Parts: sequence; C-alpha cells; structure tokens
Amino acid sequence: MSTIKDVAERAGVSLGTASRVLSGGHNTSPKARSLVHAAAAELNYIANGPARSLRSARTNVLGLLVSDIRNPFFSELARAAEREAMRLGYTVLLANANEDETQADEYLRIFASQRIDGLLLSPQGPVSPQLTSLLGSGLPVVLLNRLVDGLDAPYFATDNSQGIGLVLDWLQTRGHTDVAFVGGPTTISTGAERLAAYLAGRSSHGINADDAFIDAGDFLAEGAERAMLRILDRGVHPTVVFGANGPTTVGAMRALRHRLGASAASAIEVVSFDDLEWFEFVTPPISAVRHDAAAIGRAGVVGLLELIAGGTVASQRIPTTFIDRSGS
Amino acid sequence: MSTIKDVAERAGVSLGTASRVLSGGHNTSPKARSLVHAAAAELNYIANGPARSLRSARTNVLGLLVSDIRNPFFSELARAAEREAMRLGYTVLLANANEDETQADEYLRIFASQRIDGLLLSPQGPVSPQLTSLLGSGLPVVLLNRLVDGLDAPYFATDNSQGIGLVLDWLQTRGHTDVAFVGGPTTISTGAERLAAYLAGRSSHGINADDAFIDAGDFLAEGAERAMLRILDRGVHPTVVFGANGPTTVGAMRALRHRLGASAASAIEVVSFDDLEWFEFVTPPISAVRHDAAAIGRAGVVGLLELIAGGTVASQRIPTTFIDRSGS
DNA sequence: CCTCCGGGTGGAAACGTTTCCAATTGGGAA
DNA sequence: TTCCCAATTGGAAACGTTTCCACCCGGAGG
Repeated sequence: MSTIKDVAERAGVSLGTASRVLSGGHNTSPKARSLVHAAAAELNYIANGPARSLRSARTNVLGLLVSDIRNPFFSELARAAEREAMRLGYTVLLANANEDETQADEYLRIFASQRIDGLLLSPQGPVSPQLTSLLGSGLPVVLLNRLVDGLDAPYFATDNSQGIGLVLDWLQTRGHTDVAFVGGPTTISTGAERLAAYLAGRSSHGINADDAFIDAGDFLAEGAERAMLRILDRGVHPTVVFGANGPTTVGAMRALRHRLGASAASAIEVVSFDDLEWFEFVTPPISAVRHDAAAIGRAGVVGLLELIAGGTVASQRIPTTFIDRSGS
Repeated sequence: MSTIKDVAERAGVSLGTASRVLSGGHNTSPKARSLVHAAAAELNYIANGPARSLRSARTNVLGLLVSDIRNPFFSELARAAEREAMRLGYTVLLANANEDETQADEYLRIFASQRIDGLLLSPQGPVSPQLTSLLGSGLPVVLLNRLVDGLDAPYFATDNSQGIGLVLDWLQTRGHTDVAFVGGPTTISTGAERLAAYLAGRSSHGINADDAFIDAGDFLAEGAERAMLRILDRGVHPTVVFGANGPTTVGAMRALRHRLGASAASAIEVVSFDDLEWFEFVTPPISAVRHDAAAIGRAGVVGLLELIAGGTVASQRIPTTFIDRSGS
C-alpha cells in the first residue's frame, strides 16, 4: 500500500507539502495541489488512519453504544446516526450491549482504546466506573433516549410523559378500566419515566388503580413474557395490555397467546410504546406511540459534533405522536 | 491520559519491558509482570490503539458491511458477529449500505483507511472497483449470505435452493396452485438463487407456471409493495403470496391490505423466506423458512480469523428449517 | 534601490507503540 | 573457579502521518 511519501516523490514535492495538500490544501499553491492530487490518484493512495490519528490526536470516529440492536427502535436510530455521521465526515463504531451492564463497560473500554472522538450513549443503568473514568478524561458524550442520574451530558430523548399522556387519553376514550401495564427496568430512565407518568395519570383517566395489573420485565421479549404471565397469574382480567416498549409488547403478546390461546388473546386489545411495522397486520390492529428514532440519532450526532468542536449543546425532548388503529 | 512510558517509569522498568508485559508477557520475569500490571492499574492505563496499530500493522478491527441493518436478519447477524468477535479479541466496525452500491463503496474506502484486518461482506451487487482494489491489496474477505461472481472468497450462506424446496413442498401440501412470488433483485445472489430454485421446482409441485404471478422488488418493503401491486394489476388472483425475504413479505402484505382491504387480504395466505417474530400473531399465521442469521455471523467471524491467521477456509451452505404455522 | 512582509516550501520533530538487537545477569556444568 | 547458555532487560529504530520552524522568494511600499 502506498504512503504519502510515495505520493510526494511521484509529485516531485516534499512530504510536508503533500500532507498539506491532502489534508485540506491550506497554504499550498495551485500547482502543488494538482501535482499531488494527480499522484495520489495514480497510486490509489488511501491515508493510513491510525498514523493520522496518532499524530493528530483525533480519529474521526464516534462510538455508539446501544442496548439492543435487534430492537427496531435502536436499529433505526443506529442507521440514521451512521448516515448523518458519514455525511459529516465521521465513522461510527457501533457496540451492542444486550441490555447488559458488564458488556457495556467492556465496550466503553474498547472505545477508549480506539480513542474515539465522542460517544453516543444509551445507557443500561447507573454510571459505571468505566464510564466515570471516560468522562473524567474529558470525552464528549451525548445521551440518546435514556438518561442517567448524576451525568450532566446533553441528551436527546423521547418525551415519555407526553407519550404516556397520549396513551392514557386513548385508553379513556376506548373505555378501558382494567389495563395491564408491562413496563421495563426502573433502573433505566425510560422504564422509570414511563411507569411514573402512567401511575400519575392513571386514576384521572378512570383506570383501575389496582397494582396487580402492573409488572415489569427487562425491555426484552423474554422478560416481558414472564412479567405478563405473572400478571395473569394474579387472577386479574385485563381488557387491554400496554407494553412499555417494542420488545416488551412482543413478549406480552406471546404470553397472552400461550396462556390463553389465540382466540381469547385476540379479544384483549394491545397498545404499545414504540410503533412496529406489523401492528397494522394483526387483529385487532395495535395502536401505538410513535417516536422518531431517526430524528434522535441525527440530532445526537449533530449535537455531539458541536460538543467536540467546543460548543455548548441544549438537551432536547422530542415529542411523540399516537397512531390510533382502533378504527380499522 | 497516561502512556506506556508513564507505566514503565512508575513500575521502575524500561519502556520495552513494559510493552512486552502488556502485550502478552512473553520473555518477562514474574517480578516485572506484577510491577507493570500494578502500575498500569494504578494509572488506569489504556493502550493507545492507533499507535499500536501503526507500529504493528494490525488493528484488531473487522469490517462488517451489511445491506440493511433494519432487516432483522442482518441485525441478528450483526449482533452475533459482534459478540463472537469480541470474544476473540476483535472489534467490529459496522457499516450499513442501505441496499445501495455507491454507499457500499464509500464504506469500503473508510474501511481501507481504518486499515481493518479483515472484511465480512454481504454485497449489494457485482464487484466494484473499490472492492477489487481492496482484494488486490490482500485483505482477507469472507462473504456472508450473499455471493458475488468472480470473487473466490469463502462464503457462509443459507442454502437457498433447499429452503425454497421446503416452501414448494408446503405449497403443494396446502394445495396452492396460484402463487404470487415477490422476489428480490436478481443482481443479488440470494434474489437470483431463490427465483431460480422456485422456477425450477414450480411445475413439479403443481404450481401454475404463468409468469404473471411473478415480480421482483428491491428486498426492501417499499419496492416489494410496488412489485405486489404490479402483480395484482395484471388481474391474477393468487391464493397465496410468497415473499422472498423479510422486508419483501412486509411490503407485499401492505400492498394486499391497501389494495384489497383487510378482510379480503386475510383470505390470502402468506409464506415467507425469513421468519419474523410476529408471524404467529397475524391471521392466518404466516409460515416461513427460518435460516440462522446468528450462526452465519459467528461462522463468518471464525472463518475470517482463520483466514487472517493465514489458514484456509471452506465455504459452507447452511441448511434452513421450515416453520409451519398453517395448523394453528 | 532597499526593506519588509507574506505565501509557499522543505526538513525535521513528534505522536505512542512494538520489536529488533545488543548487553547483562544468573545458574549450572566442566 | 571459569565458562557458556538461556532468560531477561534496556535502548533505539521504526511505523506514516501532521505540524512546527526556518527559509526562500517575489512584490509592494518607502
């Protein structure tokens, strides 16, 4: 593979000049520019990233740590973030923590070793030592969708309480009083916020305040399935099930079908926080809060770059919309 | 951030010794090992990846280029590959080409610049100049699921013709003769292979050989929706629709519902290549070929590392299973 | 005509590692 | 005691860039 030295020789200029041309071309003559670019093209020169990073102390790489890439919310977010970053000259190193704190820490260490320029983070739990040390070293961080106490990084997050409000209104309109609520871990901000907003608005929307209707999983389908079974085992008879994120809704539906059978299950309505592409296909169709994963991903990247550039960034709550499919 | 020099000083050994200890500890005394490890821990030392890569000419980074991270098949594959790579001491740089050849090329260039040690590739189309030049430079490459002509890299791929055979058998058992086949681009090997196997087995399974029942999209939901509409516009009346991958099935179903309405649509059965987690929830439930994305991802990583180590790797076709939900 | 200034350039240092090479040490065999 | 070998060590070169510094040159201003 050819180096910048080869390019310089071929162009008949010094190594320094070649470097200046290839990295923006400031303080270079038009003649030098064309010579160097021609030589680079002929040699099919591709700069050595590690060498460049070593000397310049920037990698043009952003780390993105999500908790579950199979969750369509995060895969959409990752895709949008990646595109936006590429558009702005950055590469994204994606790590998938599987809703597991230990794995998240291991990835943070890898990120540190790769010397990423900034971190997009969707945390699993409280601030870990690994994360603390990263922050201590001054790494710019932006939180995506999930917040964490005692970390004053800017965030771009769904407006959970507004979203829950939309669901509560819908539940009331539909006349539901016996609502099974399958939540997520309260150690995760989204889990805590959605539960809190639901509890706060429950009685004013005419919903039965019996806590037997409430349980929580792990924001994965498996944990949600078990949570739903626990609710059913308490002998309550919900007329509707509310899943607090996409995988949770899937798990809850599985529990209903396996415990009650397909036809009895389809008599129970379902509403979800997170809209999935197949909700229109089931009977009855599932209504859902839709929040814009792509917008969060893009805003996160833009904010992070601003932070890297030394600017200051305002946190943002992104409002949700409600897709009501109960009419169809 | 502390460097290996700081560690060496603190441990009271030379820089060379510190390096040897931290990179495996060969030819070092137990005393030196414990001194250096203690010093590293105290200083919270994390090696500078770029510097290490520059000197050693290896990055311990693998590139993974997939065509659509929102497709659950690929997100599962990516997750499995990433885990396996991490287990073996490698990091995965994930790129998402959006079924777009130009974007794929841009990512290949970034990979080259980052000096990845090997490439896991699920190509969009024919061999591009960018890819040719990468291969020319001797980069180890493994193909995942999709092959490409004139590229003799080892591959790990679903056995498409076996999978199609399972579908054909099922169609025959169910007595379907008027089958709408919504395929993918024939420039992609999976699209071509699935179509070819279907055409080859069609008549022997009692299926109407009228090509009006066949069309192809882009392996994304949008293109498949249009393809399905084209089929319906030809005035044929399929009793079952066969989608050639996950997103394709989604798009076809959308077309059916929007054109025919929900109840008429649910009179048409659906079968899919790729099993999605919600197929059990719709009426009638959707049967599907299931192929193991995680296994392909893991095998790909293991194979690639073998290739990097200088070994030789045998390509592999991975058999599928059929999930028959027509009874439930 | 001389001076000064600024754009352009070449050379060299520096980034933080790994790895080669030569030197030192310790222990066992003669 | 002396010699030799293996194990361990320190020092220095090298990886491919960017960036600093000093220098040269030409043109404008005095």
